[in-house]
Amino acid sequence: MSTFQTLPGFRDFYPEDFARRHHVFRLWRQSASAFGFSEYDAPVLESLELYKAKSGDEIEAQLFSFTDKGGRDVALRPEMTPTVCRMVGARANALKRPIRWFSIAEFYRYERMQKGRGRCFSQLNADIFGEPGPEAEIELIALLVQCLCAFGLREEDFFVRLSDRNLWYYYLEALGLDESRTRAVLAAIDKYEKSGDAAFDGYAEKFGPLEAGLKEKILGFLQIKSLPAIEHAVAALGVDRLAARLADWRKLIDGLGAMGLSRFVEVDLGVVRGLAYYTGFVFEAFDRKGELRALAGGGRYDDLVAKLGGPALPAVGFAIGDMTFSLLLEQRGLMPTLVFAPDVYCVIGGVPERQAAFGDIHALRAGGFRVDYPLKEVAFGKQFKTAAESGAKLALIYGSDELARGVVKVRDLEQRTEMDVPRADLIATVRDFFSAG
RNA sequence: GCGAUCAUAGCUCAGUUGGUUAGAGCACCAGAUUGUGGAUCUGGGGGUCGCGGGUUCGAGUCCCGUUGGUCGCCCCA
Repeated sequence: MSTFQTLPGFRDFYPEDFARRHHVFRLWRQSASAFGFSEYDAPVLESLELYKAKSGDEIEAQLFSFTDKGGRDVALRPEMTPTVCRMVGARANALKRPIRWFSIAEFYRYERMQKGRGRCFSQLNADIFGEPGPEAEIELIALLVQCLCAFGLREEDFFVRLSDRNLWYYYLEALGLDESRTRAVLAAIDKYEKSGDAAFDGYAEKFGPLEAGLKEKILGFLQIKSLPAIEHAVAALGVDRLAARLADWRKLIDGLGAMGLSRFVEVDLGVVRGLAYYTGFVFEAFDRKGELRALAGGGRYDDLVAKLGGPALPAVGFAIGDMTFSLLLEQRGLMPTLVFAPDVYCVIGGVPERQAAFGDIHALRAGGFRVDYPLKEVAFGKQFKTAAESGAKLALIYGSDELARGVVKVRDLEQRTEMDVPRADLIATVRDFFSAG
């Protein structure tokens, strides 16, 4: 038991853990790139004010924050959204539209550990700035789906729940609720799935019990699971804004359908997401079995860039966290066991053979091949065993006999065949072997 | 912040009503094995039994505290 260990909630990434994480990052990056998103990064440490400005003073309890030696209040980033808003806001007028950015970064939150949640984790963040219409949501939801499908997950493994805070605002307004009551109702809706009727306790404390007819309408709206049902519920109200909103819904649903993604997306007005800053469509991805916490979440936040000091700039974004996602991949057997196999393992006879081998080893490595060899003199038999265990495809045998004849014995470790290759041809031979595949 | 539960080797775990010097499998290292394969056999390293205190002639075992892990509540950007 060593004296020092990781801080609570933090993780070491031993090579096999690192390989798994890298695999996840690699496919996320590939997916985002395929969608035309540009990658960015930013400091891990930001001004504490940035997060307070977005989320309120209470957020500090959830942050790793401190005062630096210059007296500045700072915090480790708990999320990317404020940072990316700051960055885009600063250059908004110079950036080509649409602004499509993504990042893969590590975040820190001072919270209790739980399944799929730690104090440090990574997220893919993808955002589109400058596009007010649902075309941006189409792109982002499609990217979200692709980021999961890239690993072999299918519609029986996960789905995206789609909702709309604007629809709720307009609907509740049409029902006669003022803004503060609307907020309280949305908070109740957010909790309703978990807490049932108790979700409305908070509302009742502030405003008294919700009138029965009103509550019935709200619960009915909450349980809507399709666009036609929304259209039906809204038509009766005859509100222009609601009708216009439905046009956006139609565009979004049709666009996702045309991409062949309908099977992944479910309309579900029970999702509102707790975050106050969302302004329109919101969506969350879950595993179908419902065993894990949310895999990903996102939505539109048209006011945030301006709120953080930038110009008015509409925005939509989502994030996928690595912890819950990796759990799902492992549950479904989709997390590959990655081995660090060299391409070539060298079996070396003695001191003069080693001198010869070193030249080839370095040339092969410079040529991009992964080459390993025993650092110290080891019996031949043991070297072959090591070569086989290493997972290398080829063994290069440097013995006194081969050295005398100016050749290297190249052994195909899978086929168990071998041939003598003149040393001058070695690199070409190895290259041919691997390009033939 | 609250609650439940757990903690013995790198990993998975045994460890009797409290009783000699704390064990096994896997993994790692070495030998058998001086030119050909993931085997086998033999040996080796590796433990303050999470930490601290208490009870006892004696504690891995019982009690209290504490730290950490796991899971849940609150929260979840």
